[in-house]
Amino acid sequence: MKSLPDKIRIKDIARLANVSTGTVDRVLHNRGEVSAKSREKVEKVLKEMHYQPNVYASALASKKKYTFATLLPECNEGEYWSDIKKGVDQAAHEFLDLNISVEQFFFDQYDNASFEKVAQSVLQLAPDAVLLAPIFKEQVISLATQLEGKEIPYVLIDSDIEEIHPLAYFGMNSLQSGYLAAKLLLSEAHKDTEIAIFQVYRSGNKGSNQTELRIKGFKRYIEEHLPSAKLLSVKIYAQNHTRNQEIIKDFFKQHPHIHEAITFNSKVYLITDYLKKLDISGIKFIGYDLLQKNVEALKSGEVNFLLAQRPEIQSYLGMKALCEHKIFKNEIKQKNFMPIDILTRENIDFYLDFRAI
Amino acid sequence: MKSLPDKIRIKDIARLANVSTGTVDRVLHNRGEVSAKSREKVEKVLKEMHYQPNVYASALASKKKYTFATLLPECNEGEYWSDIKKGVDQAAHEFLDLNISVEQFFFDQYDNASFEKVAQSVLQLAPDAVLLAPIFKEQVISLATQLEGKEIPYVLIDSDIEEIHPLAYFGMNSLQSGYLAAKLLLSEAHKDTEIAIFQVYRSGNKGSNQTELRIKGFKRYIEEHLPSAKLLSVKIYAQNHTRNQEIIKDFFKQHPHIHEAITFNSKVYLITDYLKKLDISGIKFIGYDLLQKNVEALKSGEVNFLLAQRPEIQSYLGMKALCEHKIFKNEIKQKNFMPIDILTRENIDFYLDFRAI
DNA sequence: CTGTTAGCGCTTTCAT
DNA sequence: ATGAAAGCGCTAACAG
Repeated sequence: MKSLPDKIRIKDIARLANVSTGTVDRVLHNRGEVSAKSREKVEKVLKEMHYQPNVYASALASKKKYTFATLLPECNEGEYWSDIKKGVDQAAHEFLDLNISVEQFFFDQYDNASFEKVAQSVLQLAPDAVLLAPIFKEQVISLATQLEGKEIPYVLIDSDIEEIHPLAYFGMNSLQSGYLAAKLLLSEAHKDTEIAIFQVYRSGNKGSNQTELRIKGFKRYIEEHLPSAKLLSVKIYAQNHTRNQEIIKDFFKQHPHIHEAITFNSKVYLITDYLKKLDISGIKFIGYDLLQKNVEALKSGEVNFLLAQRPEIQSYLGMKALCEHKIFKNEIKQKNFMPIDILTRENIDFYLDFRAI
Repeated sequence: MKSLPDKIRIKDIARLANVSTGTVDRVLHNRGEVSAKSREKVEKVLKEMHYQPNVYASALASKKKYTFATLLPECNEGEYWSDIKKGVDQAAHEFLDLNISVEQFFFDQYDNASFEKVAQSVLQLAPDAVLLAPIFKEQVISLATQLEGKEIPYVLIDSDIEEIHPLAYFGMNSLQSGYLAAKLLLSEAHKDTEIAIFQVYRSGNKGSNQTELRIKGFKRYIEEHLPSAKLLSVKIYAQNHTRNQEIIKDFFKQHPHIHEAITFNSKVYLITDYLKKLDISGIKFIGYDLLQKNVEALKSGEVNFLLAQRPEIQSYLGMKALCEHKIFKNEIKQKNFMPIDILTRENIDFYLDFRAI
């Protein structure tokens, strides 16, 4: 049971400090010249009264206009990046009344030239803040350097790059997610078990940093807990279906004792589709990300676990961080790791139904 | 790349509909008398222009004062209900500028008379909305009936009651969480395995509805997948420690083949503490809820999985729903099931570090 | 360096 | 039934 103190206003502070509201506003925002004496008086009263600005009034009165830019892969509905876009859209919607307009730029995730081109447009726009997915390391470093030169803050989502200085990073800890994947897949495995690793390639996409880290984490678990287990890599090229089917068929003919399998990018559904066609079953399988097709595979039991996070939260929080930084001048935490969510056919529906933002 | 349409205001609507802003406001809020003709014109323009009110201006101008009440178990830091309270506090903080004051009432979760007493105080306060945890079914039904009589909306959190008509429910689907617990515990178990179920009782607390549902879900999985498995219940009374240790020791002497165990309330740490003292290990163990002591047991490997949700989100969303309903007159979804989060020693830290609200 | 003042978009009261 | 106008708390331009 608590009673709220009547909220105190700038006007109250001004009266108590024997100054005008204008002066209070100036010390609140470090704007304009204020005499040391006035500043002191005001700051004292501010602290004593625990002044908290009315965010609604503040937002309403502020005349500043901001432009935020986002730089993300283009994609179709149901794919990973479309969820990321949803978070951006949601943030953009909430930002409207804060006089923030959001310009979304898209590039082809399999073509670094397209990224470079779009990066140019972003620089030309000279936005007040930028959100980007650092798919192409080299090109991102170049863009980041230029943004830093212009003192435009930017946040990274989905994967991280060490060499640059973003305002913040929002994404998963890939290494640990690989480690967890191994634990879930192998905690009850036979010590000499044979594990299949399916790697799905696509031209133009030379295995992301994220995937590498997941594999590293996966192998670390195996070194620690199952040093005599055997890892068998199977490489698949997304384009050639009949060929792939052959590869997989041969693989299982040669290795009939495989009971565990994993895919480190988000294409696990591709593999389980082949397995279904080839009538291969009884394999414990783990994959990543909640693509619609992956979810179907999870629900039908072809995949046992999906490791994921809510992509839309990553981007939403990234946008919010930019907003907090630029508009409300709040401190932003630099490394923001998403929880690693474990999904099974038993909890996936609640996960998907839940509106997290 | 999209450009935002300049936001249209009530003033614009008024001009386009040839009425005054007052009239527009009247139709927007179904307040006061408006001629059918005016109403029509305004509604037409409203729709055409996709009018979205400026929430900041609206909040600022509104003079209405609201009081929300919460009715929750009292508890100490680190316990389950302290997280619930955190969500309430967070919401209360955000509501300040909306002229909503939150009065928190607490009762003793092991004493239904204390609930009745506090319920009286709530009714006397006659708040505009209520959030409550329905621990004592009978007493809650009585309170709910009176609230419904006064047309005071209320939301239920944590567990649900069928007989009453809350504005909304926020909590876990207990049945499914029991089913999932069984799956995680037993998916690779031997078909004749013996499973220990530890039930921790406390005087005054006669096994909650929630616990019953979890057990029901757990048993359903076993019927479906392991019909010949044996379930062995062990009853423990929280108060008598030396006695309990004896009980557990005897139990494992009589049943040396137990490899899986579960606790359905949040006291799994109690049991693993006994096991540690008795030097019993190698048991796969699942529990519920992120009490600090449970987290410790998870991290040390004594517990393999914890099933949980973020309690503070439940209460935060519950409060938000009341707010959306009373202030913004939005539709509220009635059943809101939380995701069932699966925690292991590998993902718990990211889960705990993540600021979800 | 400081005080005054005109709004921001919306709600609400008061005349008409 | 409707319009005009005051004012919510804050920002920012302006005058001094």
